Amino acid sequence: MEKESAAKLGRQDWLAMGIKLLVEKGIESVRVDPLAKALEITRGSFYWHFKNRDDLLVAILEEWEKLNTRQVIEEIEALDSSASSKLLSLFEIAAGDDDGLEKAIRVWSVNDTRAAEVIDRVDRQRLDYLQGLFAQLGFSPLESKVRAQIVYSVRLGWFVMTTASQSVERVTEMRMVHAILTQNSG
Amino acid sequence: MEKESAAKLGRQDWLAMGIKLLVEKGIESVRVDPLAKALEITRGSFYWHFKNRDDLLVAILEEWEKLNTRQVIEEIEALDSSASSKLLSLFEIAAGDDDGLEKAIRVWSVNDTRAAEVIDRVDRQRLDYLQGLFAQLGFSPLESKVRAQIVYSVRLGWFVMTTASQSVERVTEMRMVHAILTQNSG
DNA sequence: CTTTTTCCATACAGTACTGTATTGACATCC
DNA sequence: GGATGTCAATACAGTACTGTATGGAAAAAG
Repeated sequence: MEKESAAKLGRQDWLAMGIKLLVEKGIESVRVDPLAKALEITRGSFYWHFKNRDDLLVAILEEWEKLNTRQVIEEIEALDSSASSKLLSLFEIAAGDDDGLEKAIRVWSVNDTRAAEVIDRVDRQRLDYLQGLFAQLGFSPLESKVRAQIVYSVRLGWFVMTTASQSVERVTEMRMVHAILTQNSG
Repeated sequence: MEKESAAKLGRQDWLAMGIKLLVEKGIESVRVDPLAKALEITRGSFYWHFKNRDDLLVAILEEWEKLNTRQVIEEIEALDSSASSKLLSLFEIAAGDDDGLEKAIRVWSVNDTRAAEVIDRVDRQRLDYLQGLFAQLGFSPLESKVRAQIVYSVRLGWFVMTTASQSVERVTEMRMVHAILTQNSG
């Protein structure tokens, strides 16, 4: 019974490679055999660390949610003071950020309930936070909600549109979005 | 050599069932064997009408693009007069519409270049049209572009977010989006 | 009516996996 | 240093497909 510290080469490696494949080629490509080939190891190891393929998939979801419920909001909240500048900071972060894993999981969620639930929780959390910021600017709850949804949708739009602008361009666009959405407060 | 009129039961049925499965379970589920089972027919027929699985996939894309390059814009263009009310009409149509096929193809496009190209063409066309409408309201090209992107993103957001609002609620939201985005023209 | 074309059934060979079971190497504990 | 637990190699049986080849029925064409 000694593992936590030693961890020669095992579960974490399978998980990491699983995520890599998920990002690069989608969840359907996350299969035990190809994973083993990529790791230059046989499947014997895999079925030691995981019950089956599905077990790995769930582990990936847990990993991502764990990362995403901490991060981001706490970072921002610790940063600025005014709601307006917090918003601007968020927008600029969003504009730069090209999270392949989030994109992949989002796609996955269309055909997998468990992935959908994870995405749903994360979305709600972010939307609530955004709505709160708009409310601090003096918008009514409904106005704030819609504005939050607009911002968040613009960010999601970049995930979805191949046609999307490059991240340089995005920063400019996001400033403009910020300007449009923070007008007429109260 | 007589077919066009007769067409007992063939290529179109495979295509329709392919689309059905694509919408319900994603492109990875569009496979010849399950398709045949769903149609209660053997694969012999399939390989008569299509060269192989890929041939069907391309056919689905062509079908969808054909439908989407005609429609929509022409409908709207024939309808109203002022740019502002055209926008509102578009928003309201978008709010009601829950196009499962578009969603499925959009997801598919993440891992398939050909699907991505189709989506790309359709996106560009719609964005250009939207930008044109905002320009008619007196916004600068850049302002119009960003505003077009915002609108379109909100619509895409509904595709992406499971958390998304119901279509009743959406209409309200879209009116608000319209109000926000058509302010301060010129 | 017989011939050709159109369409589907059946059988086959092959691929790409999944999951299980067995064994063996190596490390660690006592 | 022998028992125990950890991890990986190998072999096996099974599933779910793909695509090809061939033959046959039914309808249209001659």
